[in-house]
Amino acid sequence: VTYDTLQCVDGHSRKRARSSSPRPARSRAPRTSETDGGSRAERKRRTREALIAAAFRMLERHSFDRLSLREVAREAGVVPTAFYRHFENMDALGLVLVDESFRTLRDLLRDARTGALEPERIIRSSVQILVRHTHEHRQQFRFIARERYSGVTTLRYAIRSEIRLFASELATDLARFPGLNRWTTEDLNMMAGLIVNTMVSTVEGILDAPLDSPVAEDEIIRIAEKQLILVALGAAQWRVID
Amino acid sequence: VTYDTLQCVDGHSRKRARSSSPRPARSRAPRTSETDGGSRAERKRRTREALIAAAFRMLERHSFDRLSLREVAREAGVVPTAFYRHFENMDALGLVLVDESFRTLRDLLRDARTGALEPERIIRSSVQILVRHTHEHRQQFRFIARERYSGVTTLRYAIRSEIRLFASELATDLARFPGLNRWTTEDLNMMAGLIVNTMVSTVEGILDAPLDSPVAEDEIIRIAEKQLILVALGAAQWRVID
DNA sequence: TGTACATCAGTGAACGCGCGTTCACTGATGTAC
DNA sequence: TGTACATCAGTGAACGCGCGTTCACTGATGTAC
Repeated sequence: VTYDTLQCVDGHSRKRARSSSPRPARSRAPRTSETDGGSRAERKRRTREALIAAAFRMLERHSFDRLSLREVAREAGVVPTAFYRHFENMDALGLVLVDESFRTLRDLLRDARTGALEPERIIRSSVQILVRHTHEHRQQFRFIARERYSGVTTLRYAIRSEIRLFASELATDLARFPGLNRWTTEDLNMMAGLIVNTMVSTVEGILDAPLDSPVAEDEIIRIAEKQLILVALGAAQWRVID
Repeated sequence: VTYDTLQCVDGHSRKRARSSSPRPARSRAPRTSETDGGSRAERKRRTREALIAAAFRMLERHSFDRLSLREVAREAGVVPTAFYRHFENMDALGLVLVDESFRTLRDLLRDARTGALEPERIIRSSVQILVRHTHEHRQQFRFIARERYSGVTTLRYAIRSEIRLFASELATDLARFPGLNRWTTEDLNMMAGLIVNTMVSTVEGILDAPLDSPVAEDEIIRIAEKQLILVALGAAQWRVID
């Protein structure tokens, strides 16, 4: 459905256009009481979620910078102006996406905390958890990886500060390990940063690997494990120069 | 200067528009024999470089996905249609930018090769070289960091494969170190990947740090050095499990 | 319980704008004789 | 060396299109009595 038509700024042709072309039926499914129950507030919430989901879906193919308000609204099955009932503008939507994405990232950390304790096994299981979450929340992970260094300043800063927060949570977890409990905060954050970087690049590797190629994914996993083991080995020696 | 005006598709008003408004003077400096010497081929080369430079300049503020052909042409002081004399489309320009950026990145590696030999000193000097190159080629480095995971598939793949190449060159260099010369190729690439990730995130930190705050930059440098030392320490232990 | 009014999520037309691309053109540079 | 013609980098007008945002609106849901 096209809402705009280019016309002469001229009363006659405008009137003609109005009367000559009867409106075509809406192409999306009409709302029925069957598909569309709930209170007004509930339905508003659903539209909001539809906009968020639409944005995430489109972000698999484009950067946020490229998304247009109209595209998102269209994908959500809603008229462009309805967007404004939920978000002030696209930036506001972007910040909500950052929030949602990092909420799922924190779940990952919580999952990982319940893992095994020996250094070698904890790395294996952590990478496993990372891979599982990556597949379960492809859209959120892709969004973070893509926009971390993006051209949209607002998002870049929001993600940067969330990643810093995430890294310092990870640092707190690291501090519980026998060899690391005497480290300075800066050093723990330094190591956490190294781990987070490795995680992010692993995630991107998995997301961009051919979906049907478990071989490529296995290689990415093997390399990630080795990288983390290398870091752990380095950490074990760190006291030497501390 | 506006090239387009919205008009009725109507002979009369079009003719009117043509005759009524005399063309305003070009806003950019007119070409003179003084500023504009050289053969035809030479001047074409200069326009091409102007387009590339314009794109790099604009990429400091936006992602490539967001750049428009017209903006780039405008910034280069050239009419939009002139763009096509040099590049088939924006994607083609993007690939040239990738090329140029990685050429300067290779210079960095060459510079680093002439550094000191003891592990600790080589890290210090490498980071120093990295920081210097980052400042000298801000635009290229920012472009790589930003578009590495970008929404533009063509660029992402081009950059990814260049980074892989870069990492394997680095791996070759690593293989020369006493402790590492018996490592498998995969393990060398694994370690190189870890180092490259650290480099990229260091570069982004430096680029986004307040320009007038040497304190923030010093912290970034200190952390990068520590991360590389950690990796080196891990590498020294790697044989244990090899 | 029923009625009258308020709320407000979503609609659709309209606006002015910048976009990518086409086209016929201009006029300085380059080349052949 | 001079002349006549070819080349081609850059120009400017035009096209149809999608954009963000405004506005007055509609009609189902919610509320007060």
